[in-house]
Amino acid sequence: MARITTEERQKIIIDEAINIIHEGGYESLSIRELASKVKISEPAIYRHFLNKEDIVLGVLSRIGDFDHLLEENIERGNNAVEKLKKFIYFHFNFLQENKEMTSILFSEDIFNQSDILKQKLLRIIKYRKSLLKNIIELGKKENEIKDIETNDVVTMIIGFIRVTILEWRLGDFSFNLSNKGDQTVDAIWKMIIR
Amino acid sequence: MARITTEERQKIIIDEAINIIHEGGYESLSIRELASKVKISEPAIYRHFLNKEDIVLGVLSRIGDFDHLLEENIERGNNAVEKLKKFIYFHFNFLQENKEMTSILFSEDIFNQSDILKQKLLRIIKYRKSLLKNIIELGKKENEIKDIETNDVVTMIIGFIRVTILEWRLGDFSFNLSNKGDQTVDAIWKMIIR
DNA sequence: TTTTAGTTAGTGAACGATAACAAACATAAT
DNA sequence: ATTATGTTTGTTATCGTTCACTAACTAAAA
Repeated sequence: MARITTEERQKIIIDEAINIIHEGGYESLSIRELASKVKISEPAIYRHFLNKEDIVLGVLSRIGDFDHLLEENIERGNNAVEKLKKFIYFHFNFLQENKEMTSILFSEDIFNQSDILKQKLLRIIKYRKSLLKNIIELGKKENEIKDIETNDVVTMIIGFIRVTILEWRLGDFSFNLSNKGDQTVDAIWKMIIR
Repeated sequence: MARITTEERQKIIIDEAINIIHEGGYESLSIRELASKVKISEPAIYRHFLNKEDIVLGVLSRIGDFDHLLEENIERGNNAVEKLKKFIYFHFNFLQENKEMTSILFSEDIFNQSDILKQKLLRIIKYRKSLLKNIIELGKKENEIKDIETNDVVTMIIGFIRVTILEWRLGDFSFNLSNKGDQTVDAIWKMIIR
């Protein structure tokens, strides 16, 4: 019967939910398959989560964990250039080692599901933008970054990262994303440096 | 009974499929709801399409129509700057008038469905990239664009447009996208101009 | 002994798809 | 002009499967 604590089980369930979404997209996430992968019965899932939405909320909270690590990482940079480098490298290195998170980190398929999920997603996006915004404004104070609207720079960088990762995913992760870090930083820097 | 030709019916069905995806995401597209919206019976749908995948293929072919119009539009530009402007304006103006196409034009949720759909989507992305690539290389020949890898400039511009449209959609289309054209062109231009 | 993490069995609703049949239409022979 | 024949576009009824979720019970741990 393999009884373990709710906390442990919840973690396993969410890990497996992320894997399922990674492999077949959000619409392939069913309680049946989830239970089968976790090797417990369907009703046992409901011992640990209220309903499916509750599980998806758990999945989305992993993005919060990512953002937290990202923020810690950025703080170790001493100036805007270093911080921006860390912002980009952290994305690429993390996803190279956690490919299954690509489908989660940039999944807007989920936001159609319910208002609660949509609000959670909006907050996540807003937060990630604010991290970048601070870096760009610091760079402007340091007189390193060109006079372009901060919001536009933020949009550009987030877009660049998104498309790079999307293409990586569509191409079945065939190139090494970590190695793209230098090239990406270089290209972005050329575009915004004063 | 309202009998009409297959061609007309197919168009109506795909229009309605796009609306359903627009309103509830891809996973809300069911043959039942589709039939109900089109006001024919479920089996009648199968008189005009082989199966659900066939319908989605029809939906995706609308992207091809968009890209065709886009290309015609670009050709009317006399130099790289004009062509790039037209590329961006066309996206924004078209989507302002056809909001339901946002969910289609940038829908990667669909690519998980089947290999055929994934291949179709990859070809679409590749084609749209090649359009931009030509513009950027022209701009380099005209000595207007900075020495940044063409691929990186393409990635940046596509990313910028994507994120702008994504935020527009997440914010329930509350701002006027057409009006963002000038600002976007200006920002992108500052980033890549020599 | 009480609480907690599991089970088996089953609910109603929705899914994509099909069989069987009917009415509308097109065409060609009478 | 009318009728016969085949095709196309529709219908109703229903298929098997899967969906999220629950009631009732059981075994393990505290």
